Amino acid sequence: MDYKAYIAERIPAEGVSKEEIAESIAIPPDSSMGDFALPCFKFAKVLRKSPAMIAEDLKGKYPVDGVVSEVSAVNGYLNFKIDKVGLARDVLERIGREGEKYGSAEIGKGKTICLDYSSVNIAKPFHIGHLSTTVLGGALYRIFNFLGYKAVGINHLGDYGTQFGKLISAYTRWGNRDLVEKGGIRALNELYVRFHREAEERPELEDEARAYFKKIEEGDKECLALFEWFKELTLKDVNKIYELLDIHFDSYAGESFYQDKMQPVIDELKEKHLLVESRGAQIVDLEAYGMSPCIILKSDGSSLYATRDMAAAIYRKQTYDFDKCLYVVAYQQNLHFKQFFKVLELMGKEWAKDLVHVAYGMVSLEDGAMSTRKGNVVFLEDIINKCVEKALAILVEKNPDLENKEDVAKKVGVGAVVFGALYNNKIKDIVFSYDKALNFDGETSVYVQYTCARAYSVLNRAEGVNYKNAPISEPCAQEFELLKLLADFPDTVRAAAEKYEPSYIARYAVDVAQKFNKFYIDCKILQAESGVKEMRLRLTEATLVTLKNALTLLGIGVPEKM
RNA sequence: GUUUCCGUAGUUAAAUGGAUAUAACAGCCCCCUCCUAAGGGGCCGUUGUGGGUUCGAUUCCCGCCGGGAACACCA
Repeated sequence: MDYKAYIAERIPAEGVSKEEIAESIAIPPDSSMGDFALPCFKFAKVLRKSPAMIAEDLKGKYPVDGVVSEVSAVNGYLNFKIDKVGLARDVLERIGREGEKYGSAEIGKGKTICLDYSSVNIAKPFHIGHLSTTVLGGALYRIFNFLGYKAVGINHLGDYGTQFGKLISAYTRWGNRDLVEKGGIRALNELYVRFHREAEERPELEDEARAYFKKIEEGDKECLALFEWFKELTLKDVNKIYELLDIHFDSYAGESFYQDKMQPVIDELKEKHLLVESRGAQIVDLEAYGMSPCIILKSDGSSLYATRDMAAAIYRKQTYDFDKCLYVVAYQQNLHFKQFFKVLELMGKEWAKDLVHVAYGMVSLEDGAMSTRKGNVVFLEDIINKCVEKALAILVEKNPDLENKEDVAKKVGVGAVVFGALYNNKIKDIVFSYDKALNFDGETSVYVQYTCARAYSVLNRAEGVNYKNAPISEPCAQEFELLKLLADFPDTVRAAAEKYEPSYIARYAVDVAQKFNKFYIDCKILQAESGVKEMRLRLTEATLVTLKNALTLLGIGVPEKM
């Protein structure tokens, strides 16, 4: 039930539209004031009355019924109290009916949304710098699907460029088959780091790398075979992480995929007289838009990533006919996206407005920035392992009889890593520290999972009690606070999608867990008198369903016991 | 230098322009004869600064201070 719309519909204000009223309706800071409130200040001018008088006037005219039980006017606010039993019935029946679909919607029906995320580089191990894009993208993918969209997950592989020449050069000089087979991607990474170290003293190595890259482009069999092998190794390594994080892709079309799709873009740019020569390079001048030029072709005639990204955008529009195409990429690349979005717009692609750069903050280490080239990175696999180990140690201590400790520890440990990356507004920079990552207290996924385990425990103990359709009675304060919050879940999911902010859902989950724990401590569930007990069990189950749905959207598992 | 993002408690953060700015962490103090103590309760604030718009500003606009990022052939 949409209470805001219901209330707005019944407010007899002349000269102000229902929509405007519905939009103005807010939730008071303290629930003792009311459950909803209409600030009357902005209507003062139109109605030529003081806000207090408007509120007082509307209070007298508002028809109190079984939905809104009380109306009051305080300091220019018109406050509404919702009938508690009605709301409780509404929420509990709806969650009981919808179950794991609670919070979903069909607003995206028939619409496709492309999401470009994770986009790993071949031959580089998965480190914390890749975590944000991966889990943000993964969460948005699930959220949009949940809202009825057809989400297309795209891993735009970084599988093209001179770094592969560098890698082949390093491998030929210092590596061998055995070393890489045993050491996997980390061995490759060490070769890459060594190349940059040695190239500082011997710049001629850079020329060698360029030569190797040229050979790849020309289709040299040996070089191509090496390159394909490196690609295979990388995907194998990265898929382990994706499996842990429950991340999926519908396409792995990366940079090399677009090699033969750039010429038409260049031709079109020429045809539309957008391409100009400058300092030997072919550019699109964006000075009129306050941006530096977008370079399309280098002075040696080769393409750049803007060219590839444009080819990719055009390909995606043709292939998927998206309603939106999101790029989950760090804010460092703000200018790049602004540039090539603008160029596509200048080319007359009306859908350029549907391209969205979902920018997020940077990750750094306590001792400074990360650098793959310098080898100063923290591997994601190491972090996950440490979190899972710690979770397991705690489980062994607290719950020694639990059978599937490894499974539970995995859910808890992985959840902590994912949640840490999703809890704050995505634009915030993150300084990674093991202390923080390994903190399982307070506003964390572990807290939410623990709350779920409590709920499970109560429900399991209630076996034999028939509570599913138990009658609803007047909820107490703690129950009512929890019920109101549960009712808010569908709106929260929608807001998360609209703002591309999975953190809304993460914070919501913590909020629900806090309210449930207050209820759990203050109100006995199983010891409550008959009648009250059944309703509390329904509320417990509804809370569990909602929390599970929230955590699932974020990609976090929910153990029954911990 | 230009553009852009950020600045809230000791720390990390929350807050569609709304009422008394919310949590968590760290610290100190309580609570397991009672549904999982990975929990609950209690103690701590000049929203960087100066203006402006507004009935009302953490939020919008301008200046300043401090920090991050980007700014021509890397992605």
